[in-house]
Amino acid sequence: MDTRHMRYFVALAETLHFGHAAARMNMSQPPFSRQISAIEKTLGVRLFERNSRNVALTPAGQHFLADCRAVLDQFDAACRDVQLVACGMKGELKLGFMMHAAHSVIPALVRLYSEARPDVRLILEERIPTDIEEMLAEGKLDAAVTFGGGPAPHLRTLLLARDRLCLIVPQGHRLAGVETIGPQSLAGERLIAAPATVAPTLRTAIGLYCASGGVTPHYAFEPRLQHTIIRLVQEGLGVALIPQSLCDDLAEGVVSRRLDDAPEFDVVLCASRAAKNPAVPQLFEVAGRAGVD
Amino acid sequence: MDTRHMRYFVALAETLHFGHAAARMNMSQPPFSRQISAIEKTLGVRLFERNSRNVALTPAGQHFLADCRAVLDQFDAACRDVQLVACGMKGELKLGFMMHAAHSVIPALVRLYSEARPDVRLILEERIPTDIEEMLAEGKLDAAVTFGGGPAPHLRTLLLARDRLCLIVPQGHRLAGVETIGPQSLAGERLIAAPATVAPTLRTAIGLYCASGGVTPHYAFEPRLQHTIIRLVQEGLGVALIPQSLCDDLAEGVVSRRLDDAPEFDVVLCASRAAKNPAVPQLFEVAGRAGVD
DNA sequence: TAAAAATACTCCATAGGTATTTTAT
DNA sequence: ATAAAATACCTATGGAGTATTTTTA
Repeated sequence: MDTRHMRYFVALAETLHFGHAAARMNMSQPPFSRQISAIEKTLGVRLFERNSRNVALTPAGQHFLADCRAVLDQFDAACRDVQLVACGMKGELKLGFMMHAAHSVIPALVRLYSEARPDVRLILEERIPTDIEEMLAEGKLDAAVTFGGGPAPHLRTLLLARDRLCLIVPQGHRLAGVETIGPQSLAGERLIAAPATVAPTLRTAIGLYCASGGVTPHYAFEPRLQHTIIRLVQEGLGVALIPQSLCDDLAEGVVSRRLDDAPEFDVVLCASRAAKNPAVPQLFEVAGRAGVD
Repeated sequence: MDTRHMRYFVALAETLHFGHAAARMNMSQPPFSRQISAIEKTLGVRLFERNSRNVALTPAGQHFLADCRAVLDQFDAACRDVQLVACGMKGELKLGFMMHAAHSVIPALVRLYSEARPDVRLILEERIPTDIEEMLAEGKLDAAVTFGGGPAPHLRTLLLARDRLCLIVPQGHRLAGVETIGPQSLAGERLIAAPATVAPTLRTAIGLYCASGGVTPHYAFEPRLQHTIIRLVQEGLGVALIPQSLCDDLAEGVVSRRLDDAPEFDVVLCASRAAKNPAVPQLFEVAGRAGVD
């Protein structure tokens, strides 16, 4: 018993005429008749009441017809879908992103890609940059939006946006009113920043910026999440250097200030070059078409 | 592409080893390898990443595996179910019954049969006896519970119960208190009965009963439904002879009385001998095992 | 009698077997 | 060096074709 047999059965059930059904199957009547008999024999069930003048479905045949149609539809869909998956038109794509990308490039990227590939289920995973790197390497993510800049030979990357650091201080802080803020301005300040194990790119940028003014940074707190950093600044526990894109709608009591020669960094889309998910190249294509903004 | 190929694919996807998968399919490795290649070639999709040391599913293969399992399950279920339908263990059974059977034998019969054949969907059709006869002949009903007694060479019948006619009168009617009621007692009464076109068995029995007392019946109203008849008696519009089984819980204002030599009739399960629904014989079997009550 | 399903037989495409080679660790 | 997948070649099952017979309205 096979799908071909089911197709023969459905053809006969729909035409109720051996000759016509055989023609529909592009074959002659005798082998077609034999196949129908063979089906009935292997199933052990009479599917048609027939003589040389009439062909009719038995109740069992009626039931089987509905089942066969469902099976054949599902079978054909499976064969079609696997091709769509293979060319990235269907399937799943696990996209990681660091939290601050949610405020900048992720919304537009997700919208664009979902419109271009509506049958690919986008699974979004918000993680800290170091975890993203690890998950990409392990294949637990197909692609990710994170900081660029580091040497990444095993990664394919695409620049999505450039961002810069920006200072946030509590309302009423001595720096809240100062015109020009440079690295020297940070001398003596209690800094709040994510640890190097979480966001090495930011941390390095902050360190280099301080060093460029001859300042040795004093880290008062080192929370993992940028939201937490902002919250601590709000409480007056220190100042912080955070991505510009997070400064747009700050909470009450927090003030953002531009920095002179603010460190800049790339936000990139990246994926392991070893990644085999065929949806990945298309994500790069869509992201590339959209252009850097 | 066929279900056999899908089984090969699933075997390899589950073992990730050509030799073991081939063994599971009761064949040797070389033709098995060739089949896998053939599948990939016809689909135009690489399903496995492999070398002489490792076998792994591609993302397309992952997706295809889930689809194949679903297809194969449905395929196997279809082949199994058609056999169950053919032996009456599954499917549908359209059972007609005249209204008054709902008060006597139908509940027990339906319960017994549903317990014996839980996978057969019982479709109950309540109809007047003449319609039941017609629908049985046309094959619109597989079986029915109706009056027996008539000559029915094309029907297979099984006696389910015997019933008798019984008089109902409005409260306060002159016959409400009379001890012995015979056919003569009906002289001059306005009778209410279903027309012969609806329930010939009952109608004939009523006519014969009156005639046995030399009474010519006067039919005041001829509604189609027994419920309507009872309602009209309740309104004082006449008296009626109805099946005993309908007299158990009469509405307020209606009184039932036994009849001397009350006409009796059979309630039978019947089905066309030409009926091909394999569930029918089993219905008779269940009904027979339950016995006549 | 005629239309259509079943049977008889022939042929070939393809699934499967055995022996062997290639490949990667 | 070895385990395992790929390749080469052979065999045979069974699906399809043509010619014919049987059946029934």
